[in-house]
Amino acid sequence: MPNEDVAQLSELTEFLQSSPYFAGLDLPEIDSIGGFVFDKKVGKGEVVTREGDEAEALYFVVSGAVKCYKTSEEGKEQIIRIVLPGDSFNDVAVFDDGPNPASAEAMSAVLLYAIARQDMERILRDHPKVVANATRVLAARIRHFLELVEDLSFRQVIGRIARLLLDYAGDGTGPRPKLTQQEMAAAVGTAREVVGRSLKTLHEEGAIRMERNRIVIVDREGLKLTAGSHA
Amino acid sequence: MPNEDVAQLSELTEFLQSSPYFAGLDLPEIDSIGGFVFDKKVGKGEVVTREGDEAEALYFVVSGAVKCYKTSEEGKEQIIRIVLPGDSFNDVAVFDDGPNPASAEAMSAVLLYAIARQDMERILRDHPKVVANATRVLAARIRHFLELVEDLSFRQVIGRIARLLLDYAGDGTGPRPKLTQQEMAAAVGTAREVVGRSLKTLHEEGAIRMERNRIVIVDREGLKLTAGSHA
DNA sequence: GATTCAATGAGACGAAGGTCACATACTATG
DNA sequence: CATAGTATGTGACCTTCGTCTCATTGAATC
Repeated sequence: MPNEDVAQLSELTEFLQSSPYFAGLDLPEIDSIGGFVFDKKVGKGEVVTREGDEAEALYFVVSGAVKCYKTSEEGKEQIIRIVLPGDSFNDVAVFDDGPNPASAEAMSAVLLYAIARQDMERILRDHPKVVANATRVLAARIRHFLELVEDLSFRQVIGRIARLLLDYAGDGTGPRPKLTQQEMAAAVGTAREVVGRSLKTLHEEGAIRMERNRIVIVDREGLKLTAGSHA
Repeated sequence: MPNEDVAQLSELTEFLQSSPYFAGLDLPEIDSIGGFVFDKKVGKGEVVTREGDEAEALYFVVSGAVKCYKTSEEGKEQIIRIVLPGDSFNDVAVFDDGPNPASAEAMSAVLLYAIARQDMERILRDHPKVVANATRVLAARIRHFLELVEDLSFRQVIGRIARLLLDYAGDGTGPRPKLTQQEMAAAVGTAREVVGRSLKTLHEEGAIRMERNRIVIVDREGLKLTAGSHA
């Protein structure tokens, strides 16, 4: 069925074009890069990448969500990033040729596009523009992690939770998997019980409403205030 | 005095050659890049870069030490990185064309080599190899900040102090400016008094010795143990 | 619908660390 | 040497957070 093939290809092409890595490339280039891409479907809870393992590939999230996290010796989990459609993960390992810097697990059913490390190296060799784009992607990552450091260092748990809610709600674009309190705890670096207490406080302050299965932001400004104040 | 000029140039050339940014370039390339470099001398306590300001340049530390830090609204300071000779700072802003991600202040008398942002952009355009090198530099930064996140999230203050001591002592290569307890506090994200208490504890445990003006690591293994254990 | 497992709510308690208020060096100047 | 300014030692206190425990609720599976 050639038609299906064409449809497939153009979907991939479209995805790559809108990726920050391949922005500004012309169609032939995109298509030649597309030749290296393979699909990977993973179910909720499946681990794609394990911290410390040899890096196999660079991954792009097409649909679903993936959490990148570090694990402490005691088994505590710190989520460093939640990757949503259009974004990529495991970039670092590809560029410095080191092991995976973090583990990655599917938070829902996920479709990934992947490019094997060696193929990515070749792409980088053949397309200088992609390398230049990559520096922008990496710079954005650094800014993100610096924000995380600020958060951990300056804000109390309730402020971090407020920020997480504001952030994760975003514009409500696309379906994001519901976060459990356990996951929120892992994202802001605290314990599950503390998240519960903080949500209760935010609720009592009238900033949020707890519905059956989700959290609704009632007073965005109030929440921002809590998020901003480090006390 | 042509001799002096030649001596100057070769010093600069040598420096650039050993910089991760310009590794693998041949001499003519290095020299052409050297044309964009200008010196900057700053005294202890002088601020080179202020968070949020427009990025002027990429800086390389030739001698001395520079601390990069974030400041909270309440005025708390979090040191994100101490830059020693051979290393650079303010990279991120150059690559994503954003404002300075952090402030930078000289911890001692410092000699910097600087490349203006526009010049750096030109260098990146003319020397693809430098762009490729840059991805490695940025990847290393990301790994560094991930370590910082781990530290803040998993370890208690005493463990972070232990790590800081091990880290900062390093191989004792080159003179590093003595850290005040205030600076150690800013580096590990805590208060000055807590640093004092932790040092006292480490001393009582026999891991370190406090001399008149510096801290001597007595029991490196013991210190590593404290640094590793997250409890 | 019954059973099981995951997610949440909640209270009690203790530990780590932030804060305040001093006293006590040290050091860099004049 | 005197003096000011900075760095440090120390103790008391209190807040935030981590931990433990158990009840409750919800959802998934059979």
